Amino acid sequence: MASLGELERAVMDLLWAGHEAATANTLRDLLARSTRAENGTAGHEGKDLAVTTVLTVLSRLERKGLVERERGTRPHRYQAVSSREDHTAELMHEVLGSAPDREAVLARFIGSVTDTEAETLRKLLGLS
Amino acid sequence: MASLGELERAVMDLLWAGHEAATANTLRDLLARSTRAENGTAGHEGKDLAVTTVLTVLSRLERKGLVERERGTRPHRYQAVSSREDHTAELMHEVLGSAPDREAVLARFIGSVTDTEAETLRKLLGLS
DNA sequence: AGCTTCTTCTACAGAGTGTAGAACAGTTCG
DNA sequence: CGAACTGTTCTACACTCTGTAGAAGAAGCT
Repeated sequence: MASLGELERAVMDLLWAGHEAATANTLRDLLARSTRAENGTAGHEGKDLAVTTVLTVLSRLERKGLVERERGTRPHRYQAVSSREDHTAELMHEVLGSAPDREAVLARFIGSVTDTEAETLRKLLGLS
Repeated sequence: MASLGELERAVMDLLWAGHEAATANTLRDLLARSTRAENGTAGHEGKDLAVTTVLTVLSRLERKGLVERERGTRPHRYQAVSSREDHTAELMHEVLGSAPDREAVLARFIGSVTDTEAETLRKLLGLS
């Protein structure tokens, strides 16, 4: 129930980045801008999406429970239901839970974590 | 690059469960059996798949790099490239890496891990 | 009421997956 | 060797998901 398409992902990234609730139009502009930023120099034709496209994607994200919209204001405003960190952590749990032997998975997982991350984990686990 | 369909998943589960390399036919039988086991009592019609179906799925899994086949033996034998634990741990890393602030994600992740798991982690990290 | 701005509906093309027949290849037995 | 069998590869089709957007409907502004 988790995977996102490329555009869906891009929209979520924007919603997660600027924490404010945004309108479809704003998002459309931001998407155009970031696409332009990606391929080189300037003046590129830049892939401007139709607003309806963005709205469709937002609806789908809402259906998936990742996005919430204020229906009161006239241009509806959309925002992520949970922070990117929460969402990602939840996903990790989902993945972890997909294997019968969770402890064994954790062992492998820890085995290939960076030193900094290991340190973070020690701190987090040391308390409690 | 990760997500599996339902049948693909079922096949991987079988390959991961019985560690031996298996033929398409064997897998077909195992699949029939486990489907039968799922819905209630007995005698159910049990969803026997065609062997070609299983073979198609195996090819796709091979293309995805999850399965390896011995082409030498006449009925080809298939086996998982990596253990379920390794695979799952790798997936977890992929998910973790999809967020910019990995440390923050780890914090949330640890926050909702079971006590037993926390204990395992402490051991693995050399606390306690 | 008429124009403008948003939103919802409907549609379609392309990828991924489940499902399997048809065609082709390698073994085996008479 | 050639027929019968067993196994593999090709081709195909239906369904779902995603990207993409026009057409049609609803709301607000003057």
